[in-house]
Amino acid sequence: MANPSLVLPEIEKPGKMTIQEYAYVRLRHALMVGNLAPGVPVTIRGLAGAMGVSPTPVREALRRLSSQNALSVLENRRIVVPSMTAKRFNELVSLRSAIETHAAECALPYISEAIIDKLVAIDAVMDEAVEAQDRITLIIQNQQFHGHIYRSNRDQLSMPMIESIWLQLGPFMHMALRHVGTFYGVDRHKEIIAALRNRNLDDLLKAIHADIHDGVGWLDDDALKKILGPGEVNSL
Amino acid sequence: MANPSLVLPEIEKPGKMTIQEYAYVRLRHALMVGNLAPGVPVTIRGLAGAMGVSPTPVREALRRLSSQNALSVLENRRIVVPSMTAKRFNELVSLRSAIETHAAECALPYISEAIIDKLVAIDAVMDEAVEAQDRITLIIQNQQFHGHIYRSNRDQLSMPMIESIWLQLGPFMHMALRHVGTFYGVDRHKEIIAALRNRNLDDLLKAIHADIHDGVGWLDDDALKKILGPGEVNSL
DNA sequence: ACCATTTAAATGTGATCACATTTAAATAAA
DNA sequence: TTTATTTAAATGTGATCACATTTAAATGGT
Repeated sequence: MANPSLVLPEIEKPGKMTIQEYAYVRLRHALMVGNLAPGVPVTIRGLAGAMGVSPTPVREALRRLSSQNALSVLENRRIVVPSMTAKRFNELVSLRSAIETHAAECALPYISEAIIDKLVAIDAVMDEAVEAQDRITLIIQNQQFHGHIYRSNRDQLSMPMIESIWLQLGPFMHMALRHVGTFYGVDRHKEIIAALRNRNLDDLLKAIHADIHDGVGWLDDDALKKILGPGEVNSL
Repeated sequence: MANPSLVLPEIEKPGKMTIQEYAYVRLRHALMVGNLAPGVPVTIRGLAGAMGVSPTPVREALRRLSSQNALSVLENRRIVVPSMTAKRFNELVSLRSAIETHAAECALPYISEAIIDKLVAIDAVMDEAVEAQDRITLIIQNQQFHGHIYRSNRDQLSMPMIESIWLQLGPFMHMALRHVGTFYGVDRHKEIIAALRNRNLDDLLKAIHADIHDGVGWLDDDALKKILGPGEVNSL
């Protein structure tokens, strides 16, 4: 086998789904949950072999992911998982905050009680995941939580960009999984829900901003510095 | 020929460039300058024929564009240029403003005199283009102007998202080309340059916001309503 | 042992073909 | 003329192959 170390989490493939789409969602999921470390090379034949499909659909999936900046294409035309730096990490968090606060503002008028109930349910699942130290569930459900807010505006155009950022942050979680200390000192999601209940825009934006920036707190500052090197980690 | 109406602006292809990349940039350019109208179907074989290449690289180019939301994939798996609505248009402009102001803020510390000089030069080219009613040059140079600001921060991550928005706005320009009244009542670019000179963040953000929103003024309000139908055009 | 050169393997790219599904056209029935 | 039904064309999808380039391994000389 070309790249024996390359194992992707299994995913069920609905019969209707094209192989190209399957390759995309499977690789996407692997990136999202931090299954592929920054810097790892991703070859067409390697993936095709790992998933038991031909190279053609894999190539299309790779084009999609690299167009979303989830993968980067080198000058050699080789494809790798982008590597993380402190600078890039901070830019990512800052950009995420800018777009998600905008998305939240556009979504607020569409927030219903049903949506809030759903958010409460998701938050409960997350609390259980914290207890069980189930980090993958935590990542997925956190994205569900945020996405459920923004998508309540059905004409939302920012969601694809937000997902692009999550995808770029994903591989870094791989490292986070090993350096995590405490989870969520303060639960910002509770604050977000409260702001939504009160239809208070200012509080909502502040809570989301805080959630995203402390949410760096998947790992504490020490861990961040340990991983990314000293300096400028919290220089926003 | 499958789709005789499909003609793309010619583009020179550097020998080093892959065919897939060539198909991408050529189709991208066509979308950017409004050469493809909203709703137009885009077939693989049609494009391959129009560009004299095989279907394979075209498919990859289409995946890239659809991943950037420049094209939309229907349930039939057919691909079309997304259609525009007043709601979508407003969301697009609003999102563009949110991201570009953020990008400008991140770029401000990196603005040098050389960059400002370049912006002045681009602006001069645009003035000529206004005089000559050369709308395509105007579109391209306007993007150059904005892009040159944001890219001065070399670690910029928002540029791909901004380009995605430009790409989504592009096809609408096709219609704009026929309904345009006056160009640029007030030249916001001059204000942007002034703010950059003074390193004044507030003025910069206000000028960019204004530029993007009046810049709707590629067409005046009447034209916008005529094209998109009545109501909610300026409901931001 | 170390480094340059050569050889082999791996990789991205693009064209072609076969197949299933969908869309459009043509034909037949009312 | 209009509406079903049938037939043909068009389209997306995925596998395979050949080719050029790049990367890794092997070889040979110092």
